Amino acid sequence: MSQRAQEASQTSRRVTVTDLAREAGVSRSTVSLVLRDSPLVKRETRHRVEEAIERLGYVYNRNAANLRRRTSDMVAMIINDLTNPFFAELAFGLEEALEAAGYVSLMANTGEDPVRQRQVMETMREHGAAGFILCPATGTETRLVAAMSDWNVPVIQVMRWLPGVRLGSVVPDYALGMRMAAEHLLALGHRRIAFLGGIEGNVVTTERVRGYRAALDAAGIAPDPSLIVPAAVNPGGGIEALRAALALESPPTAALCFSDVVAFGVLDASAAAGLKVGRDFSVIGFDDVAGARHTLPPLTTVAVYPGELGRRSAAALLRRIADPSEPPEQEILAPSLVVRGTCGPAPTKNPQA
Amino acid sequence: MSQRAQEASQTSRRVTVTDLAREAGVSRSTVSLVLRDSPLVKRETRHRVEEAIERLGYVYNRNAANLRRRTSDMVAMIINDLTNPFFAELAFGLEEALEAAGYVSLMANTGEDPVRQRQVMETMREHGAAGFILCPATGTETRLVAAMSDWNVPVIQVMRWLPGVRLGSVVPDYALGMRMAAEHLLALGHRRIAFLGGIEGNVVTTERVRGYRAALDAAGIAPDPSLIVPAAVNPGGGIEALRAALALESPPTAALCFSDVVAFGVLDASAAAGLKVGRDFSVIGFDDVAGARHTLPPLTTVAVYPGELGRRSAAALLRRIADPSEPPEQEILAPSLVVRGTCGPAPTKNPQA
DNA sequence: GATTTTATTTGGATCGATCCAATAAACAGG
DNA sequence: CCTGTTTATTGGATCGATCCAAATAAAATC
Repeated sequence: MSQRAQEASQTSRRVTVTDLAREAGVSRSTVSLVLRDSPLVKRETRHRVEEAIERLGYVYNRNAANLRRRTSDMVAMIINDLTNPFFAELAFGLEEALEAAGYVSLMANTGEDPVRQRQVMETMREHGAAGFILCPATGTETRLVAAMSDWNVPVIQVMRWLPGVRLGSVVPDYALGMRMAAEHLLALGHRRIAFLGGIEGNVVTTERVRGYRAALDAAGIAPDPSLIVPAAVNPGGGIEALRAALALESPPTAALCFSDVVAFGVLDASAAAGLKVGRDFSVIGFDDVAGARHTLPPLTTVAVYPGELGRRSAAALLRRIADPSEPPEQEILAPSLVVRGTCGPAPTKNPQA
Repeated sequence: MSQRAQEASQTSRRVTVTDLAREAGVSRSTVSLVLRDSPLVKRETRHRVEEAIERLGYVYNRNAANLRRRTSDMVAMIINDLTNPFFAELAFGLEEALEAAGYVSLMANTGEDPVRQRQVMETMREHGAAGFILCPATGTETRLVAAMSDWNVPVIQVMRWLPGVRLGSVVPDYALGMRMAAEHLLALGHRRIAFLGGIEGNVVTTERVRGYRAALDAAGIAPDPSLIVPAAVNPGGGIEALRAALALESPPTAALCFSDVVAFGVLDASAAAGLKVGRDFSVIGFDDVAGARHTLPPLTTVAVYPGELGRRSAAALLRRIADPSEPPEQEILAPSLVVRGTCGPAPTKNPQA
């Protein structure tokens, strides 16, 4: 019998239900019922089939089954940038939830390239993905994603979204997060607060700036466009942006950064400019990536819980897969402010004693 | 004709080659030839089929095709911990290379759980993955991975490997990397060098310690077991390990850290202990993760290029898929030392003026 | 125009598992 | 022992695309 298994593996011909049927002395249909744990088969028959499975070293062919059943247990996960720990955490949460629900993840990293994104979307569609989780690459045309609604497949946008597209989405409340951060600085007495980093035109940037403006507005502070300094979303961008802000005739006393990675650059540049962060200058990041607690001083930032967003979007997708008639939902998660050590009271103009 | 496409999408019945054949007035076989760009079909016929594809909104079914052709264009990627930026970078390189070769990635994150790892391996096998890229979870039983050689499917172990398993692997030369780091410290005059962090018994730890020992040995320094302090591979572990090392009767003047994340903790703890890193105490990390260049001072570390490892292991896997008769290769990549600011000359015992 | 040769096209079987309607076996009750 | 149920099992068609050998059409040769 062990000999039999060897034989099978040697001839490389795959063991199929037909082989099992022959070996167990039953029909293919019965074998199939056993494979699917049907209560219809007699206990003894089930045992015989299970023994045959063991003896022949049978491996179930999910693709063949899915073809016949016209189902799919694969979900497409299209991420813009896995090397960013923030999105890696998102992917982690996604995969975890999907796996728990019995799905496998077809993963692709677009590297922020809309062309590649288009290609992988197409490929995964051809693979019959049961649903899509999409974190759109910057520069994605709305038209392209809108076309997905004709695909007859549920789609959830996560972290980012395209304006005006009627598909499900699970995103953090960026505006609220930035507003909370701004209010924290205002409460510390800051009045000239810069917004550093982010790409102009990007929905996410727009939202964050909106939150920043709303806070200033509520505090009765007139907006100063020169304090908003767009820059690349990486430490280099942060360095540049801070330099530009400090060069203003009336420089800011604090900065809201588009993201933690921008903040990292801002911290470096502050030190280089001779400013002690937390005393001379206040900084707040956004995302709360793993590195945020190990900067010097530890970075005050806005946490958005990417892992949780991943789990939620997986859940939302699974709901839509289970009942496609349900309308797409827009889920918005509240972020929270994590106060660490990069903010202090605004320096007073005439320092007393 | 646009009406026709709508009709098709409404009735939700998938458009198949048979539909295309009817629409274009040819046989299924001809349609199939067109789909595969066969040079056998007449130009005009091809056009008619392509028009039908357009009109009916046909989507190729890769699973059905793969079933018939007995092939697979899916590769299983089993990663131990995606939230670690180091492995995220690895996944990125992998996915990029696989996609370029026309494969899609079935991705799973085991979260260092051997049980889950076992399950996902099984599932992906049932999905007919053409090959496996495996970064084994710590605690994986050798037996389990060894069993994969009976699966008749190429497997490449990456970053980590199980001793004695004859499967392909692509890994950094950990011993060499640590040796280079140690030699750097030796050249700066350090004689008491600690090794902080890492799990005892783990192959990767063993290798790194081996490199450390080899360097000391070559310099004629007697090994001191108390200077080797295993600890969890996270900043907390680094903090603990440094405390323990500084508490020795003859404390080290420098530390080699198991990894950058351990080094982050060591940097924090050094500052807390009143040691100025780069002057009073020297530190070297391992991995060169993105955050390494933004510590204070920037971390000197050993770069192992995870993205490159990903691309290489993908290439190795693709070679094995193309020709399974080729014997599995063991590829070892040389790391390099990235000197930044956390190392200085050894403090002299009797400081001179 | 008949005959080769070459270029296209095609029906039917097939990949591996599942569905469905139909059959067979087991179990009652009279 | 027979009929009516309930419980198990089964053959044949099917999912959507591809393979293969064979048929047809077109082009080339004599």
